Amino acid sequence: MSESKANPRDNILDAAQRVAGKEGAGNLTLDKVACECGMSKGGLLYNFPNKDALLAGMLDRLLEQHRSMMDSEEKSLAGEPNACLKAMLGANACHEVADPGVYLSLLAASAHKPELMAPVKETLAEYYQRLQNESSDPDMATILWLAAEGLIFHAILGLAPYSQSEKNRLFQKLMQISEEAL
Amino acid sequence: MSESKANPRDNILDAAQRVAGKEGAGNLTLDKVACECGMSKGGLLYNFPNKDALLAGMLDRLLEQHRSMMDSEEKSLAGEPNACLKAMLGANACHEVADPGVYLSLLAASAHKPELMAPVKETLAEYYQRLQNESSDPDMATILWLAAEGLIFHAILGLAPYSQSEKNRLFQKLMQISEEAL
DNA sequence: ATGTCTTTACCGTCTGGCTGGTACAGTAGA
DNA sequence: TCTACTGTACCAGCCAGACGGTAAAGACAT
Repeated sequence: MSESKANPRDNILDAAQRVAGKEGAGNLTLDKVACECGMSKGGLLYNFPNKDALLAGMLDRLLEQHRSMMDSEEKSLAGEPNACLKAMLGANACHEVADPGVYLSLLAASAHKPELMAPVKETLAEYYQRLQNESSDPDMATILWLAAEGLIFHAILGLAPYSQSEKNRLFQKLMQISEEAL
Repeated sequence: MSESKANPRDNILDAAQRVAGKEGAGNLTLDKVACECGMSKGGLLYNFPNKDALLAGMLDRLLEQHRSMMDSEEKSLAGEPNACLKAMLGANACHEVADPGVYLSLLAASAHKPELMAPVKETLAEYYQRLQNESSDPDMATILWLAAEGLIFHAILGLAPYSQSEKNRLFQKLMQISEEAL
């Protein structure tokens, strides 16, 4: 009957993302999130015992989604040279297109309590290490990855001076270079 | 006699930057800033009539510093091909090294009230336009610029998985590519 | 030089609204 | 009846900003 009735945790996480987008990442409050997902504050706090847990949950889901995208991306690239880099670029691109705003949790968490970012930092360190070990030209691979990160950060801060389609073209270009130039 | 007695506005802006670094960009409060620069809240509000003005002041100074760095960088590169790109990369690198933390104002402003970022967006748009018009390979130039931006954003979010010296090497590498590859 | 008047730059307190978090009484389904 | 969850009422702390001082430094007239 109801397809939109995902589990309550995901409903809440989605709502939090929307609030962060509408009000600014630093103005995410429990009341607003509860209201946005049509739930009472009590209900919200039943699912996430406090604000830190909510933010951590957002980051956790982001990381998990990103990782699974990378894995599937990598599987379809099996064996190709620089598969790791290509999968990372692909995951960044897909993830951003599928749900612009997922990355807002980074801003929200970092604004509220930078310590919450530790798992993100670990994940990034792991990716970076793989990039160094599995790329034919590690420096160039790092640069291409950083450019993709730059695209993401411009997007979440609302600073991008290029259109959506130009952004997509730039992602394409990054992938293309990762085939040709190294 | 006293060199550290800059004008009060700059003292306050510096203090605000320090607070943003210590407490997290979203926890910048007027009380903390006043305390950090050894001034009362009343005194602070005399210099900046409200919080928005303080944040806007931080962004304004950031933009101004960045622009002046780009200008001087560009002057010393006069006539070289892709001078614009090189100046942008140089300014990003210098600025970040001179005062890691300048860019925290971006996070603070964006967390508090995204609208404050409008001037930043305009400036970025202008830079991007110049990059398109004055580069021999606009796409590649954009990618190198985005990589530099990625480095900055990793730094302000405390996510960089590479050391300071690796970061410097990456900046070097970016400049090198901007000479060679286009 | 003396007294008054203004301006500048700042101080410290107060307040009302918002926020995170708690307590608890309820309710629907198994 | 037990479990899983909802929703209301409430509180204590924090925050932005308003406001009423005040001390020091001129300005101006006498």
